[in-house]
Amino acid sequence: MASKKDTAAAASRSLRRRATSYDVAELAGVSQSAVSRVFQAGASASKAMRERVMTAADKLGYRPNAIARGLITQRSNMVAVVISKLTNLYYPEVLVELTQRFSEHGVRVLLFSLDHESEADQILDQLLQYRVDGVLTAAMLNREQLDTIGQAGIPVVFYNRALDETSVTSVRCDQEEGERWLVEELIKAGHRTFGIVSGPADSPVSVARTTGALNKLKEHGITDVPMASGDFGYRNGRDGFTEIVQKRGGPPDAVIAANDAMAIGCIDEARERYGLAVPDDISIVGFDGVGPAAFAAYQLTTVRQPVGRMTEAAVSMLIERIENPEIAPETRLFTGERVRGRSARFANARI
Amino acid sequence: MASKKDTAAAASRSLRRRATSYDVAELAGVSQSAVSRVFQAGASASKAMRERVMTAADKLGYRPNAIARGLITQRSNMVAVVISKLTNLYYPEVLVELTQRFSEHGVRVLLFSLDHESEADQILDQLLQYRVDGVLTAAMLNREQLDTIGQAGIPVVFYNRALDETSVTSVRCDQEEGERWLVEELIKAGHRTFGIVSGPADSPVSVARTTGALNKLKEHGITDVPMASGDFGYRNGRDGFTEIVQKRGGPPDAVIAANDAMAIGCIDEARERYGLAVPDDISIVGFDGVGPAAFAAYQLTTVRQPVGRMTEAAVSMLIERIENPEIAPETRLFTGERVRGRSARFANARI
DNA sequence: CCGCGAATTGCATGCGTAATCATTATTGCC
DNA sequence: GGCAATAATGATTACGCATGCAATTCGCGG
Repeated sequence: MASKKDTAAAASRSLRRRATSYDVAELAGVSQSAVSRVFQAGASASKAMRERVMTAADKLGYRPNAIARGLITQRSNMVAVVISKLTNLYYPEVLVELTQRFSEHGVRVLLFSLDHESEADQILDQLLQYRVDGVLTAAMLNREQLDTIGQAGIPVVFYNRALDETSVTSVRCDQEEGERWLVEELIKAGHRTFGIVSGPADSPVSVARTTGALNKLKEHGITDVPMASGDFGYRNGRDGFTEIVQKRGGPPDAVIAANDAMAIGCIDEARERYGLAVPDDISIVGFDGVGPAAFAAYQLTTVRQPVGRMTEAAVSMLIERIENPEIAPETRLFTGERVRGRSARFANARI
Repeated sequence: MASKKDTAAAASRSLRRRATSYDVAELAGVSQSAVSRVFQAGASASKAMRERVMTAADKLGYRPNAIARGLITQRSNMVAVVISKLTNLYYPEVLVELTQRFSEHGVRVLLFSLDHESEADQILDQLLQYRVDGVLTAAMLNREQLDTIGQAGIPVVFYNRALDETSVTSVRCDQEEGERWLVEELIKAGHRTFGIVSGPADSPVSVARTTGALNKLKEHGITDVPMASGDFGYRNGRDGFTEIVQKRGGPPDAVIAANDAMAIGCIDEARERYGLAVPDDISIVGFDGVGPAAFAAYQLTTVRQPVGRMTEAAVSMLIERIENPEIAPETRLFTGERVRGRSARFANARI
């Protein structure tokens, strides 16, 4: 019974109030300033002091309150990561990488996910209230929204988005270049008729990929390209493929999908519904280089985004600008890795 | 030139210091308390006051500082979400759902990801420093770590983990029940020899699934089951399949994989390396019901975790306990959805 | 027209820490 | 050994907000 009472008392005490630096100071018989300094990085404290304080702190289970610290230092050590649709298979990989890399720099990630553009303003309000030190967004923001953040003195890094080239710092994979390579190779291998399954019209990534492909096709005099558009999902790939076949009155030589998930959908639809062999009857290419692209049943020919290098760049660019807000905007452009899979007939010129 | 100067001045001002409630109060000619009350939910303020304050606030671009507010209210309105390996395809889905649901309750998500158990203590320290209101963990915590959080008065909800049944609140999918169903159906359909590709030994989820399967097999007198273990990844599925075949000196009637990603790996290995037809020559089952499980090339027979209901339960359970810490621990157990795909021969008794 | 209760507003204080400044202890050096 | 220079420590204040309490205004019935 005594023990029960004790634990109850302990519980209620700890629930009521957690140890502060004053509690530690009192127990250690030193000033609060001393405690504060012991728990800071580059502060001056004697070895003896350090020990006395740490013993007292351990006894009380004291941990500095990052909230209070943030209030006085004007640094929350948190960044906002804004993502739009995690529904497609690509962003989760990015998210983990980002979290871990930020963590190595002592920065925590406050996660915001929005699926409708309309939520953006609300999200923005939230992240400004939380006084994040920086924003990394893989969702589109308009000029006004960007200005709102800028006026608060918070640096922003765009991930695979860009408002206009020069005024904003961003890390991007060269979508158009990737598509041009895919198209070039397809044409080299003899493909003449094409179809495109694009992403949503309001996705800059999709637009870049689609225009990249269309431009290259035009260079080769191919202008009549039936298109379908989807939402980057597997199901959209299947539906999009059928839409294209119906528009053309038959399957084209090759289908260019705006991402891997839809490319896989196209392959399944081609095989299952139309009995086509991939790549013998039809070539299908994707984009991203996500995990499932490597499944034996698909082995997608695609362009893999260098997630590791891109996230590393994004994190370091943001942290640099948090530490020195004067740094000028910069765009870092990465070239995707060319994956020659087995979902398309390529001229296998291994020189 | 005048305009340039103005914008520069504005920029440096906003960079130097963001508007506080005092600034708004001064501009509106009212007290700081009034401003504070206008920006609170259930505070009393006249309509006239509300308008005066809001006009001034808009003019200054004022937003209440959530950090300072947290300091005084002892509520950060943030929860920590701890995830272990996002490498397998399941957790990303969970993460998005959680973020959105918390967001609906006005709660922000601070994301922590750890890939080695050893990082847990460090992560723990961080989230305690940030005074999160609650913790939702999909990673394993030991008793000591759990106590540390408990002593800080922070409620914890486990997601698909449990220390022991009664002392902790958790939401789980009944892994064993799912495996038993899979095994039962496989046996009904005439399968007699089995192999199991399990997850890592230190993963409670994997252990639950594996023991569930083994127990059911034992009920049917099947005890000699070759096993391989992997890390929940596609590649591990492929390697694991071969390992089993080599241990048995040939493929079994059925392989039970601890998750979908490895099941897909098994299928690919069976087809590509051993020329086996799935499910005619061999049945392969998975667990989770992730997106790729539905790809036409696999159409996995699996148990789908009810992510929507589970995340909803987890969020509401955590929020309840944040608002009332006295609520007793509770485990909510969900039954997986049985997906009869085409990767296994089942007795198609459609009654 | 007065008075009384309810609604509104202002004042003062505290949340837990870092940082400045002043003070004291310690070291190095001739 | 003494003195300057440096390190270590303590007292105090500010960060931006919410909140209890006192003061004020408002509405309204008598």
